[in-house]
Amino acid sequence: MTISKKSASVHQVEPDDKEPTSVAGLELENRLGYALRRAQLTVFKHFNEAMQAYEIRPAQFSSLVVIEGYPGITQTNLAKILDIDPPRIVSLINHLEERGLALRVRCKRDKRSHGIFLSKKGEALTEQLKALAEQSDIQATQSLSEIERRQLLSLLVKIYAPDTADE
Amino acid sequence: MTISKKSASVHQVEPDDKEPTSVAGLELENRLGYALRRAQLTVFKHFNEAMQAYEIRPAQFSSLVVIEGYPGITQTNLAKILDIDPPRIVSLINHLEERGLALRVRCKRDKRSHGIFLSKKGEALTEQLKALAEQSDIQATQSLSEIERRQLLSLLVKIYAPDTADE
DNA sequence: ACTATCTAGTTAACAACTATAACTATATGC
DNA sequence: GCATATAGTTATAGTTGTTAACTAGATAGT
Repeated sequence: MTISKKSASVHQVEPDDKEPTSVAGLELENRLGYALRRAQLTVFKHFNEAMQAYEIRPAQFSSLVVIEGYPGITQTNLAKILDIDPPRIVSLINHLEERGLALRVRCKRDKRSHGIFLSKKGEALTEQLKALAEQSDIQATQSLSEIERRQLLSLLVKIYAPDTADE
Repeated sequence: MTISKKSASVHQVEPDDKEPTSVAGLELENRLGYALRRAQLTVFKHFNEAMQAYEIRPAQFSSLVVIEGYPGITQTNLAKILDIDPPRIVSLINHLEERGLALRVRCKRDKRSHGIFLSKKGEALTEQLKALAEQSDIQATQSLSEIERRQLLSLLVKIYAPDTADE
């Protein structure tokens, strides 16, 4: 089936019958955006497989963990923390509420805002999911040592939250 | 405006009036998928700003660089390399062709397939964009040293292409 | 109290991206 | 020459991300 191994030759004028299979050697290999996206897709694929049985998507998982950590958080604050637009939060919480994992509590002092809490069921599930997510991370990064994994994590935090990166 | 600094207290039954602003301290901070996504969004934001004047989106940039490296590559192979579905390649190449940056050449041996080439204009633009992308990467990761940036890149390659990671 | 302005949440509309199925034209193997 | 496979394309639908606009309640000034 495979016709030939890739050769490094370049600058030809005829359609190419070789089968290059990676970006190795191209400038693309040095671009952080590209590498981040590809790595993210890899890790997300594992995550989604792990969560498939629970029908939990990445944004839902993140929300559950944040609500668990900040019970009574308002939707606005949740949106800020996760850097998600407020309209997206609405359907996210709707979904969690429909499944009986979270609930909105109208705030007495400011009747416009809702505090979000996990139900007992939501708390229990979140505990499970956190363990699952950790396993998924490890599986997705088999090619990394534990030290490298931690290194990677700390470099990533420096990028997306340079202020909070362990000082 | 700001009401109060976040306190670490948790497990309350009333809506929270504190304003947590990050995932610091939460389990989420240790999840690779989350960190990768947030970091990717950060880097992409810079990239998109840099490319805005040229109306080039990330996938288009990647395509240009791969076509430059493998002139005459078929759409199928381009799809494989970038891990994009074939239908998506079609509109991508259409767009590049409409802008006079790339062109399809029907392959003589296999009249089903097209070799894709950059036009002179496409080549010139790609050179410009590559330099721009590098600058954008650096700007997006000001909080990293050059060594850390290279470290990060190599860790990411290990994840998404464990076989080709510099052996 | 009365009005204007602000904010939290929501709804709706829309663009962008992803994934799938099906169609065409060639090509290949028996 | 017939059945099957492949490259590219088109069409379609589901998901996400983005923006604008609406409602209910809050706040400040007069």
